[in-house]
Amino acid sequence: MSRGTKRRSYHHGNLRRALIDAALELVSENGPHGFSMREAARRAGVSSGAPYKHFPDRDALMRAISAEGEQRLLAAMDEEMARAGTEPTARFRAMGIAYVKFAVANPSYFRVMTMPEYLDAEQETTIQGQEDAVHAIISSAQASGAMTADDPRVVSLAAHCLVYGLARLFIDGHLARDGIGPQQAEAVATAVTGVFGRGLVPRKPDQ
Amino acid sequence: MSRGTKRRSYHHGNLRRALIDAALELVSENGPHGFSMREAARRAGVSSGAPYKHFPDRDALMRAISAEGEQRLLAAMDEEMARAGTEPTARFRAMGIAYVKFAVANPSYFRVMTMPEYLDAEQETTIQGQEDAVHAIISSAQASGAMTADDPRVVSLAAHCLVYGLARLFIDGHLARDGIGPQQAEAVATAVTGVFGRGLVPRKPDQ
DNA sequence: ACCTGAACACCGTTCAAGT
DNA sequence: ACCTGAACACCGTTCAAGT
Repeated sequence: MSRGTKRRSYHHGNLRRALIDAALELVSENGPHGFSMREAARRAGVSSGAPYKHFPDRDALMRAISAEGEQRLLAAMDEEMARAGTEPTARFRAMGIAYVKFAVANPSYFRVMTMPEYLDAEQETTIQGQEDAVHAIISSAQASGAMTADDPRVVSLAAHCLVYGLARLFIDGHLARDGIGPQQAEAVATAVTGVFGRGLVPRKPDQ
Repeated sequence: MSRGTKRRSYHHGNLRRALIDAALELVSENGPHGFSMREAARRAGVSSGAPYKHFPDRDALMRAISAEGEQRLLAAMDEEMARAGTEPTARFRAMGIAYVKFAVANPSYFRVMTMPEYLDAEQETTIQGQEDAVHAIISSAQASGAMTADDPRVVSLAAHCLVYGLARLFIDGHLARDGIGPQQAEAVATAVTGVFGRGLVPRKPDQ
């Protein structure tokens, strides 16, 4: 058996996995731009042609990363929602905060996942399913009187924009400039979703 | 003088401009991925080494596009804000809607502008200035009682997230799937900013 | 069944040479 | 001052050949 560290040959092991891991490493070091098929192969200790036994082309490897990230994101959101209990607005907010936390904790996955060129049909149906789940939560919150009766599609869209935009601003370093680091992701997401929930127009009785 | 169409030589003309235009064309045809220095040179009718007299490297050309797009975005927002009058919340909302409209109308500029690797220091100070202007509007709206007294930084951040996220969803085709096209950009931006202004938590007296 | 390594057409970038 | 075109080191992808 392999003693301790990695073997220099994957004839027997899992080259597919090793290539994905190497690609994630390269993305985290130099951005999506800095990944190449040949360098990933080199890091996996394999010749330049070998990856093509596992992925038809460069884009397919990226799509595999994108799909894997998507699964992890969904799992993370499910977990946080379970922790949030059964009240729909609490679940809704927990989902948004979990989204931002995932992005900040997994920037390489997030950057690849959010490149439109790496979304395949299979993943689009996963996303569609997730959107349906969001609509169900919104409807349920509205039915119980805990949420305004705005068009659920608009509410869902606005919420999606909000958390996606926040995640991007974190990942792209636009908040680091203002001294906001990854450790504050949860606090910032909580503040931003709070403002979104209460609205900007003052409430008459509270004035 | 040049009769009608483009000359095949830029010895005399403006190669810098021609390269930027060719690059924008390539981005709009194949995405940022599909742009290459050599192909831009080819389209400008010039040899592979010529671009390097005008741009030190590929990234510099992209940064030039990014900066140019930024200027156009600021101009578009200023125009719409002037049209919106003097009431701060109306100006604030007009700015957000103008942002989304610009992105949808200029996807190539927007895609390049939003790649963090193509932001230079100069552009960051422009962005900083814009952020300060946003804070001024928010303070003014709060002072007149037309906006809640939330932390202006959080309000500004949430608004930024919202419009950036919406622009991205448009550009990346996530709304086309739901049958929402570019012509609906203004209507959708109006709906989304409306929900954001009113909030999701129901208002007691209106219930 | 899986990997090697040469091959081809590309790309970014440099640089001596031309006008 | 600006452009050419060969050169070099890279990259994606293919494919005959090896095990």
